Amino acid sequence: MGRNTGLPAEFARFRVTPDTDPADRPDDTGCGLLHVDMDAFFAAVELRTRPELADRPVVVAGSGPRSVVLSANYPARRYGVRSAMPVGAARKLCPHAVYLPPTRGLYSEVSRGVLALFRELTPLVEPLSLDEAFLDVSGALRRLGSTPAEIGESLRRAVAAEHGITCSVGVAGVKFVAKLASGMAKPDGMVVVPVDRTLEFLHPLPVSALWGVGQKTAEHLRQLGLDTIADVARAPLDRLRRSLGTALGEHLHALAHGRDDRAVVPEAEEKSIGAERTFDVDHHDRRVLERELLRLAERVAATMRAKGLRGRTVSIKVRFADFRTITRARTLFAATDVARDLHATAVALLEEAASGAAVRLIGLRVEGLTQDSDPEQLTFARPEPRWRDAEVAADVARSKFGAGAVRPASLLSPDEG
DNA sequence: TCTGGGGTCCTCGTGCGT
DNA sequence: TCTGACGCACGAGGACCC
Repeated sequence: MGRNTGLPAEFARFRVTPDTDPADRPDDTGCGLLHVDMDAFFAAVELRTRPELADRPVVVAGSGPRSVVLSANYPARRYGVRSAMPVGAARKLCPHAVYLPPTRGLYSEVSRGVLALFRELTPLVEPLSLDEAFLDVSGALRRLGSTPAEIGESLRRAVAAEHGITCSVGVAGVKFVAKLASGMAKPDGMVVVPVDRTLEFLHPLPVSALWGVGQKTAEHLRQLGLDTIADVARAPLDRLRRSLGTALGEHLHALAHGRDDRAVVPEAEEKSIGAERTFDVDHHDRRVLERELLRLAERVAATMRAKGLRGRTVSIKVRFADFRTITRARTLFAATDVARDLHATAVALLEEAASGAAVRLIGLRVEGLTQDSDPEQLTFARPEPRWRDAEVAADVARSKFGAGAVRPASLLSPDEG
């Protein structure tokens, strides 16, 4: 669901369709990197079982008063409906759209199937999210007897045939150009950027097309008089470093020259695991906040145990009614995957941080992750193993009888208690 | 318009040990 | 014993991504 830049007319020469005359096809020699992006993924998956809605605006979104749009199909986008837009705003723009609740497990399942298809072509597949991935096919060309663009076309056909959804593909020599290209190929298309025409492709684009440039940085660059990627490429590196900081300045300077040496990494290690909840209405009541922290701690700890991970740094995030957001963190003496430990630490942090102001969102995250099997730091204050055993037993019960099978008593509603 | 939830990465300030 | 320089770890917050 990347930034969909669409394909301005002057970029049409980079588009490749099955009907493109071989003489007019952009040269894909050296373009070993593919970026594949599913088109309006959640909405497309929903439409597989409701094909009668295909020509109508369809929006996938939660039902809460503070929900946002998760996915909108192309008929809905014609009304200006976009991902991350508040549902209320979407309803104003497109009241006659069909609003569907998300079916999260289903999207993961389809995503796994699509990734499996990709891995039949190359083991170098790096998922970025449920609906997009990078593929490095440079080492697989001879085995497959195809060019990168031919591989792109065949995987587009395979995704459509086996999963009933469309995707767009960008083919280039480096990652971020492939990603930009797939955005321009949308929907249901492919864009190939020949290596020796990378700058011709990049330089007319606005700075906001650069990966890592959001609203704030784009505004900052515009204030420096830099509107296009060509402007950034021409700017002295020192000036970018001074204005944007060393890391971002160097990063954007390299990208603007078409340089991006990041490799496709099939299995990146997770750095943190967290969960958060936005309340339907703001809460002052400390008990409500502590109960929500317990729920979040249970979720996070269960995820950590399922992945065989423990973490040392517990952080909470509190967003107040005025949208001011704070985070507070504490590093424990030893790594844990026990909800009780996470909750106790989070409650202590909340105690120190929150002044009794109305809270809109509360979150809990664990960082400093290590494998369960890694040697443990010796500690005099070892957690009681019985608590972990109890939580592991609850994991087993939940996997057998469903997510609601076992909950701490404090999370039961009054009529259940 | 009124702003979700899951993450990553970077910068800056501060405390601490050497 | 005091002080400054330095490196490092940690914590807070911001920006960004999908």
